[in-house]
Formats: sequence, C-alpha cells, structure tokens
Amino acid sequence: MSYNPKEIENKWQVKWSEQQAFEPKDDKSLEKKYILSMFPFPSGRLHMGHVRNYSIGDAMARYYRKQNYNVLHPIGWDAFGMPAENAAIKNGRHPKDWTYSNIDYMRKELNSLGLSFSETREFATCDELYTKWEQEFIIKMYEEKLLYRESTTVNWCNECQTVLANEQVEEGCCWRCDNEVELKEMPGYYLDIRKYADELLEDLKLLEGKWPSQVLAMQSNWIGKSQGLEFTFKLSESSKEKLGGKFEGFDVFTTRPDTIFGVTYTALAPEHPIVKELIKNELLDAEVIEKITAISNMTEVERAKAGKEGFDLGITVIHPLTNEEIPVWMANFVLASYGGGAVMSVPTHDERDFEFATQYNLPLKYVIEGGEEGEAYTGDGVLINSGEFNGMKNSDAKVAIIKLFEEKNLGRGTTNYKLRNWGVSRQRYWGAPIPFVHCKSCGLVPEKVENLPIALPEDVEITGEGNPLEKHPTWSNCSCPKCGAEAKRETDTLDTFVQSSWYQFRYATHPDKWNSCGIDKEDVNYWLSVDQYIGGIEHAILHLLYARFFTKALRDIGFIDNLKEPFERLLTQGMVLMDGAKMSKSKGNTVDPDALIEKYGADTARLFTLFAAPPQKELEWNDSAVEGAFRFLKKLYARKSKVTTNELPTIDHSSLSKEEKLARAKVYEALQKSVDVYEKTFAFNTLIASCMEALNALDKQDNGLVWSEGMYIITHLLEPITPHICAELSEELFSSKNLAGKIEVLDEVFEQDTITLAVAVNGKRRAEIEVASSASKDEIISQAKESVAKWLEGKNVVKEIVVPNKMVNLVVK
RNA sequence: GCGACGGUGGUGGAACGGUAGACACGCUAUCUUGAGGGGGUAGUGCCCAACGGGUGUGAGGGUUCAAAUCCCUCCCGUCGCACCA
Repeated sequence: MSYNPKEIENKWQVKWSEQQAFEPKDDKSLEKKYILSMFPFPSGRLHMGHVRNYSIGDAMARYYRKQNYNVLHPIGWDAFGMPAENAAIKNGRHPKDWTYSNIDYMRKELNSLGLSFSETREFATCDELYTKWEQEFIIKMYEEKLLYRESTTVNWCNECQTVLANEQVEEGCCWRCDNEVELKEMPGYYLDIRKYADELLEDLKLLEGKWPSQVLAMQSNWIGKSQGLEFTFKLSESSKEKLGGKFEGFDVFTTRPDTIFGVTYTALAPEHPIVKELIKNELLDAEVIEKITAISNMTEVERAKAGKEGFDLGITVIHPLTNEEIPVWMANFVLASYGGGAVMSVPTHDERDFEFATQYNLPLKYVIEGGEEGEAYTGDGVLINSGEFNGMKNSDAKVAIIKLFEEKNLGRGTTNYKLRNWGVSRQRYWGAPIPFVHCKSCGLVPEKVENLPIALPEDVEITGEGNPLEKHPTWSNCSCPKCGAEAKRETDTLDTFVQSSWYQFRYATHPDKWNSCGIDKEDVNYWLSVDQYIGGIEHAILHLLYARFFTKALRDIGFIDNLKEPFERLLTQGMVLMDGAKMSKSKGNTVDPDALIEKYGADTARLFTLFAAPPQKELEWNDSAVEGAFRFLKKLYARKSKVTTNELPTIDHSSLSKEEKLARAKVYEALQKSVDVYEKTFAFNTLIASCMEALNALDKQDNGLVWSEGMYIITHLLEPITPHICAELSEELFSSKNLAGKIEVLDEVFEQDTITLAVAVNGKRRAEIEVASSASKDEIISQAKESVAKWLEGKNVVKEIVVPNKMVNLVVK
C-alpha cells in the first residue's frame, strides 16, 4: 500500500488525543523541559509563520519527551486586542463571539498539524478567569507603587482611538495600523519599568550565548543607559526677576562634562516649564509664541524632519565654573522626555549644537585639542581653554570635573536611561478592565480583590468612535470600595502586552489550581524558566522586555520566588517569504496551511519548513521543494518492505560488503549528529539531509538486517519532525520500540576497510589514494608520493602532513 | 550616524582551520516504447586547446603546511535604533 498521509495522520491524531499523550506529569522529581512557542493571536486562520513556529517547538518538545523528560509544551490564545473590535465594526459580530469562534477554528488547524500540545493547559487571555488574576496583580502593583496614574503627554493613535506605549510607536507611526501618532495630554496608568532599568540591563548578561546577540543589543539600546553629570544652571538675577521669582534655575544632564568650559548657550525643550511660563506671561514676541506652540504640537518625527529651529528666550544663566552669563534658547531638537528637557550646548564638540550655533550665529569656544576650525570635534584629546583642567586628557577630565562639581555641591555624577515608563491604558473595549474606581471623596481607589474579576459588559455598541465602555449607560456606575459612596468605574483597559507578560507562569500553574490562584509558586519553581522559547524577532523589544520586567516585578511583589529571567534560551525564527517578500494577504502571496495539509499532509508541511532553511533564517517558499519533501516521505514509506526484523538487529560488521558498511556508517552519522541538532544548533535542515543521505546509501545495498537497523534509526530520528509517518512505520515494523529512549551510537560502524585520502601538494588537491585503515603514517606518505609523482619531479619535499582520515599535504620546494 | 547580523552554483542551502558546493530544488540526456503524471539511471560551479588542466566562497591584504572559516582594510545587503545631550 502506498503512502496515504491523510489516513495515517488522522489515525494518530485521534489516538494521541484519546491517550492524552502530551500531558505533563505532576511528579516534580522528574527532570523537566519547558518548551514554549509564542502563543498566537486568534486572527481567524493559521498562516505559514505559525506552522514554522510550532513545527520548531514541537520538534524540540517531542525530542525531549522521547528522552524521558517531563515536558511542558502548552498552547493558548493571546486573545484581547483591536482586530476583534475591528471585526465587530466591519461585520457587526461581537468581539467575544468573533474571538472564541476563531479559537475553535484555529485549534482544529493546529490539531491537523499533529502538534504535541497539552490540552488541559490551554486558555485564552480573554477568559474571565485569566482577567481576574491579572487584575489582582495590577492592584498589588498599585499598592507597591509600581503602578501609578498620571496625566502627561502621550502617543495617541486616532485610527485606533487609543494611547500607545513608546515601544508601540514605530518611526512615529502606530505599530498596528501605521497611522501617524499624535501627541496628546491625558491621564493614564503607568508601570514603573524604569525602576528596573538597571536590572533589566544587567541581567542581559545572563542571557549571553542563549539569546540571539541581536536581541540583546536591541534591548540594551532601548534601555539606553548613559552616565554623566547633572547640575543646575542658575538664572541671572535679571532673568529671575523676569520670571517673577518662580524659578531659581534649571537642571541639565551631560555625558560630556569634559567640555563644560565650551558652553556658549543652553537650550530648553518647547515643553519646558520655563518656556511655558514665558509664553503664559507673554514675555516673548507674539510671533515667537505662535511658533513655539506650533512646535509643541509636532511629534518627535515631525520635528526631526523639520530641521533645527530655535528662539532666543531673552533670559540668561550663570556658568557654574566661569560665572559667565550665558544665553538661554528654546530649541526644537531638545526632548522634553529626556534629561529634564534642557541641555548645555557646546557647539565646538557636539554636532547638533554646532549646526544650531552656526544657524543662529552663536559663539564657538574650542576646549579640546584636535579637529579643525569650522567643525565640531567629538573625538578625544587634551583640554584647552579650561582653566585648571588645561592639559588634562579629556577622559580624565570627565572624572575630575564631576568630582569638582560634587565637592563644591554644584552637581553630581548620575545615570540616565532612554527607557520610559510603560503606559498600559488603552481606551478600547476588548481588553482587561483596569480595576480601579474614581470616587469623589476618596479619589482613585483599587477595586476589592474579592470583587474580581471586573468583567466586560456584553451589551456594548462598537462603532470605532470613542471608548465603548465610557459610552455604556450603566457599566461604569459603582460604589466606592472604600467609602461606599456612588463612584465611577475606570473605563480604560489594559494593554494586551500585559497578558502576554505572565502567560508563561499561568501554563506552569496546574489547571486544578486555576480557580484558586493566578500563579502557583511551587509549580513555577519546578517548571520555570522556560528552557526554550521560540518566536518571531518582531517581539525583540515589546513582548520580551515587558515579560522580563513583569517577571522581576511579580517576584518583588511576592507572586513568584527568586526567578531572574523567564526565558532561559530564545530562538528567533526567520520570516516565511514568497518571492523574496513577506507573505501577506494584502500582497496576495500567501500559502494556505490548510490547503497544503490537504494536499500533502502535515508531515510534508512540517518536513519542508524545517528542511528548507535553518530556523533562524528567512524561509523562501518553494512549491517544488515541497514536492521534494513529499517525495522523500513516499520513498521512506515504501522502504518498509525492506525491513526483515522487528527490533534493532545485531550485525556482524566485519562480514559486510563495502556498500553495506557505508550504509550503516551514514545511518549512524545521522544518529550522532542528532543530539547536537536537537539540543544545540537546531539545524534541523542538516539532520534531515543526513537522513536523506542515509536512505540513499541504504538504497545502494540490499541487506535485510542493515535495512532494518537503518529504518529503525531513521524513523527514530525523524519522529519529532514528521511524527505521524514515523509513528505509523514504527508501530508496524518495530512495535513502536524505537520511539522510547535513546539509541546508542556504535563506533564500530565507522570503521571502514579502506580510507580514501586526498593528496595535496602545497595545499592544492592533486590526487586521491585509497589506503588500508590500518596503514601506518609512513605507508600513507609513500603511497601519497607515488600518486602525485609528476608534481614532485625535480622538487624537494620539505614537509609532510597527514590529517587522519582526511588528507595528506606535501610541501615541496 | 550608532548597533547587530549576513555576502558560497541557476535556486534553497552544506562544510570541528583539512577534498568547497553535502542534501534538496531546477535543468539536460536517457530508460520506463501513446500522452500526462509518477519512477529509475547518468550528468550538472565557471573557463579552456577538454580521458587533461586552470580557476573559484563580495574586493584587497595578512597569519598558516593548509583559509568560505582566523586577523586587518574596504564594498554591498538585511534588520533595529536614531537630534537621548
């Protein structure tokens, strides 16, 4: 009978499900592996990126299960978010209905791939039970001052009608809809991720060699630690007066204290309080006020595009070391959100300051030797025009000047981060409600834990205009948890990235406990960290940074024990491409996984995705290469007729023919390679290639025992990749014996009667010799010389190198 | 500009410093004598006077008996960040 994937795959999928074959065991004395592929958003259908993601994870999970590890390999649904609301607007379906029916459909799709997920640990993040515990964490974070509410300038996407976190703004546009982001002043909830900036940066070191260096670099840049000097510029007496005595001065931060004698002006962000005060009291020309206001309304990207612009504010400050009077400008390139929104400007040693100074004819003062007139010199050198520091190397001066400031109590050495706090408020319906109440007398009050979850109302009207929760006639009415008076429920919902920040702990928590706690410490102690995490590079910052932060925060507020990092090892898979471009519906270059499985079966789909490229690289789709993968499985299936015994045979290696020996060697080469592939390199493509080579070599001989051994091992090796066909062949041929435990590599099979060696003269390959495997070095060299006699004529052999089992190199002159 | 990762046949990709191009796709020839499909066999980096030889891993240098691999300089590509003081 020929290979019929549909029949085989259906049979095994039913069987696995009936046997609950992939449930983790409760016995915590067992050695564990936690293999996790990032959970999908239930968009409606699986795409090839999912197939790749889950094929990789499943291969690892099945491998470790076969090595007798206790394996946790769960799946769930990242189920809150905008698309559900968009679907509601478009087709009038309720987001909940849309989401859960998508989940049902996609679960079937995943099943049809034969993925070895635990069925009992599945959940959706929109389940009220999940929301309940998340709300508890949020309240606790508020109590521990990790969460706060504040009114500030936020990124607003008018298309999505919601606020976005800084991490969700890509080149000034919304990460989801690509609409240009606006700035808006409004209240919101923030998680104090900055409190963990240093720990998040430091602990990246623990992940070196285990996470892709690219991701580590991206996170490190994002956190953006820099060290320098912070000090106050005091306003001159006249300026103080001008500002009505409301300001003494302003703070600046610099990483270049060594250039402090070169300061010729200072610059404030348009949002700086002093600028606001000047505008408020109309102490600037009407025209200037208008322009500054216009800049305030621009996004950072718009400001960058606009080029440098600034205005003399007509006030001055006193240089802390020279006591010179220095003008204060407003400049559009100064960011309000970093370093206090004010800078000292050294045009001679900073390119931005130079550009600005040139544009507005501000004075230049060189304080570091090197470079040339008419440009900013940012390199190292010796200080000049810097009083007592003249002649000092600038790297030393940095330290010395900070010390001076500290001694004179003028400023201090300090550290700054680019990382900003995580804004988690979203003005949308389909998310977890933020469990707070606004009371007229008590202010902001967290909901009582026993009242959780604060669930979403079902009867909402979703139009895309405004916040559906806010528009709901009654939902927000409640009583104050503190004083009992009439109060209003918070209508913001949590960013969906909050849900994906702790799901790895929820899976680890035994489902029997899901009703009684959010996270079980004991279970987490056993299962975490995730031994291998697999997902797309697009989450390098967003999700992976938030989840790392959440882990540390949950630890500090007592929900988990001493866990430093949630994900021990990370594999970022490449994208699936078609004709060099990312597969997408809008481009119409997609391959539908359902159709692929229908035509060739899940095993072919899985084999192709793992064979066509190493998992970390991009995968170029190729229809005829899929055919090739299918062809291989057909061939493998057909060879079952060659098998003559139902167990791993004992073979007298020395009695075999050359072809038989070679076939065994190829089979065991693949076996030897497999450990490295499954545990270290994940180069599944090379393991599959080795299995193909082995089958090709088996085809060149016809010894029943060699065939039996070969099939026994090949189906063992490929089972994590193509589980159905291997389970089928293994059951039929070997009573499934080869799918449990390890198979030992036999060294004897690598012994061949003769060895083929390449012979090179001066490193150039000239001939090939066949020598007995027992041949001595001298014998090999003399035979080698004979084979390349014509290259040695008239020359002296000055050196002879024999690389065992590989080649001979003769160096001649 | 800063950071990370790459550059190997027609294509996807292999190569502990040791025979470059494994494995697969594609292509050519041929057999399976209707076609189509499927399968088998042989060939397939490039160049040349072609049973032989030359050359070859983005370019150029270096280290080494030996370099795709290590070091230096440069070029190109992909991704991320980007006026962060």
